[in-house]
Amino acid sequence: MTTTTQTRKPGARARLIAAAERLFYAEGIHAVGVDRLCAEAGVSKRSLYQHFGGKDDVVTAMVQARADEFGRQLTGENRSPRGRVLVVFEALDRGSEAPDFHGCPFVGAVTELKDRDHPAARLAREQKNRLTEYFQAALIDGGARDPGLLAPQLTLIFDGASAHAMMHFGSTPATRQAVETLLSAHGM
Amino acid sequence: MTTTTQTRKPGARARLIAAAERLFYAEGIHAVGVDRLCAEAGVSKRSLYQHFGGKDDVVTAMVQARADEFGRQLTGENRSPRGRVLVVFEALDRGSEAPDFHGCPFVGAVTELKDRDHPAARLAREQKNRLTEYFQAALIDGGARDPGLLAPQLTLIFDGASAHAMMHFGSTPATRQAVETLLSAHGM
DNA sequence: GTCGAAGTACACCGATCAGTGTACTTCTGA
DNA sequence: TCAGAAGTACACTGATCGGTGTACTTCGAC
Repeated sequence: MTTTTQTRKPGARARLIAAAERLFYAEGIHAVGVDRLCAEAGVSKRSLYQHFGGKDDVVTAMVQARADEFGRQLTGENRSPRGRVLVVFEALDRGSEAPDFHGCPFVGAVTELKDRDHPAARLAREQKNRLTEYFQAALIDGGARDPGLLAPQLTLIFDGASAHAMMHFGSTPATRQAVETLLSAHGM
Repeated sequence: MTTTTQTRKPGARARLIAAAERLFYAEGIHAVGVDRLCAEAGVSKRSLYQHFGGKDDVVTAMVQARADEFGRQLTGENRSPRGRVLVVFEALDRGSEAPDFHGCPFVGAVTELKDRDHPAARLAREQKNRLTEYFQAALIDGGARDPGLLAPQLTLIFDGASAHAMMHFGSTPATRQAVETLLSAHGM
């Protein structure tokens, strides 16, 4: 029960994951070494290798942590079906304006890792499916025509908008307009 | 005139850029060292530093080369306005099916470099603008309503489709359908 | 009070990183 | 033919890479 029990101060593992989320996203996975990671986490190198099998394992745990947060955000509680779709793009718009925005962390991880079979890449891929399923559920609730087609289209827009924001330092009104056009084309 | 004159065998510079296009795309910019790059190009390390200021300079030249090829492909000759839009997505669909597809090289470069002011990142950004302008010109020719809004939306779909193909090993029919929906929503 | 788990400090490993210095060869154009 | 440009071979730099071995400390539970 040691892992689930609440401790006063965050353990080495948690601090390493937090530092990995920050550094790998801001500077890149290959650009940040384990020495640097440990230093920023305030954790000894020895501890890293007691909690993780290696750097790749830290990367996987970091993506897993991102996935957990993503799942937690993906509720759309107290919203209409249409609102549950739009809330995703509103959140992206907000995030895009931050000066340290570097695109979708899941797409970024796969881009850097290249290896499609990397455990972290598998996790990242699952998050895209999760987003599409979230959209689809909202679309079904809203009575949209062909939710199975519209849902992946919204994920397409999401990833395109992420890329745009990364390349051009901010969001574009074209995103919202595209979502509206696609929604109304499907009677929603 | 030495640089513009056609020589029998490709020089060291050209071979380095060709190797850089291949290796940096397939394995990542940070994952490929200069020794490795020179070995694959069949060029001595000394020659690299005679032609380029450093690795960053090679990266920039590689993105420039990609940009030149991109511009050459972006003609859409002998096509209807609508066809000039669709040909872009047909080309992406074809490229997406390759097992060594890793998404848009321009987005990938910016993702890896992080630094928005890097010369290669600037070049990459310009290519996105170029694509949007290409779309806009075709849309104007086709008499679309609000080409200034629709064009960036098509670029959004393009980048979303690239990301999807990288994450899921191939294209999706949702892309084409989304393009059709947006086009017809703008009377084209 | 003591025992074990958790964590730290730090030196160390071979490999690779980007980049340089020096001396040699190979090709080409006048 | 011969000068100069283009390129190669290779040793070498200091820094960093991911990862390990060993000995020490800190701290909470029983």
